[in-house]
Amino acid sequence: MKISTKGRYALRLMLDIAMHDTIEPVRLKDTAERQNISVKYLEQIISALVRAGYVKSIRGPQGGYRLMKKPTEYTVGMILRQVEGNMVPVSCLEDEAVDCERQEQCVTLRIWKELDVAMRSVLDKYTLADLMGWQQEITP
Amino acid sequence: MKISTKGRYALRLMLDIAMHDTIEPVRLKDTAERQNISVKYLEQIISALVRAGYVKSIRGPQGGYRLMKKPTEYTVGMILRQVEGNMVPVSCLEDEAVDCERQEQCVTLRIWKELDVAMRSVLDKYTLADLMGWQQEITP
DNA sequence: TTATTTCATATTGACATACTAGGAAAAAGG
DNA sequence: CCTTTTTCCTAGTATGTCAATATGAAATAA
Repeated sequence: MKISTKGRYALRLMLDIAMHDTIEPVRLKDTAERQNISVKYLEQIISALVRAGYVKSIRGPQGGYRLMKKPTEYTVGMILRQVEGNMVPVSCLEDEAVDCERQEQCVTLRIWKELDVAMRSVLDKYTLADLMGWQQEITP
Repeated sequence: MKISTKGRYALRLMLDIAMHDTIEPVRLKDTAERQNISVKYLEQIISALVRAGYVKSIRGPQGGYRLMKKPTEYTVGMILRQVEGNMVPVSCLEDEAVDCERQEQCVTLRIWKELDVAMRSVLDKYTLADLMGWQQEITP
């Protein structure tokens, strides 16, 4: 019941890009240094975010990555779901789940559903913009 | 980010014992049949619950298991924590966590903390007694 | 043409998950 | 005492996931 490094790093990566979005796109090399994560691992993580259309890449020298939307438009949940998969607490709640025959009588399912709602309510409440604000409070 | 079968089965196991608590203790053989889980796997799961003092075992013929407390005294979270471990969403929040040097500047930690609170609020709100009530509504 | 960047795919080692297997220990009933 | 039924304990095993590293190709700015 843990969020993987991929998910946690993805959030820090997106925040790092958002915080350093100037005329120049953000290079993974720089993010890697600032966040203390290997470039190679970041490459893997960001590929999912590129595929999702969350960031756009510019190749070659002076290349890098840039956000496609405003920081207010990325919730934490959106980012996690791209790299972690669906983020539901039990597979019974997955869209592709074959519904099991005991589902109607399954009282534990009520718990999992409510847990799912509670998790979403947190993860979809905050956006990158919120994280940016907090970050600026700490390191002005 | 999934609850394992062990956690889910543990909850069904405890509910099954609670629902069939009569003069006779509940045998795993019967639970296994009702819940469609192997006796061997249930044995493993229940050992953690015995160790925690949640159920008491009676060996030999006419043996089985019995709850140590009233169903109202077991929250879902308590049961899950025994078999799944601490149930916090990131290891930074574990009691034994070596606190990382970036903790003070870590804005993502705020998210994880709030996620943890939200999860607890659901998992510690419901007890076995609630589950029993729901079950009885469905199959009177 | 070279250096710098992203892009794509494969490989690795460690660990976790979801079980099954085999037998020992306890105890009730005859 | 003996047999059967139950829990108890340890080990094994197949599969998968995690957390990376490694290798090299493709694009592009200067």
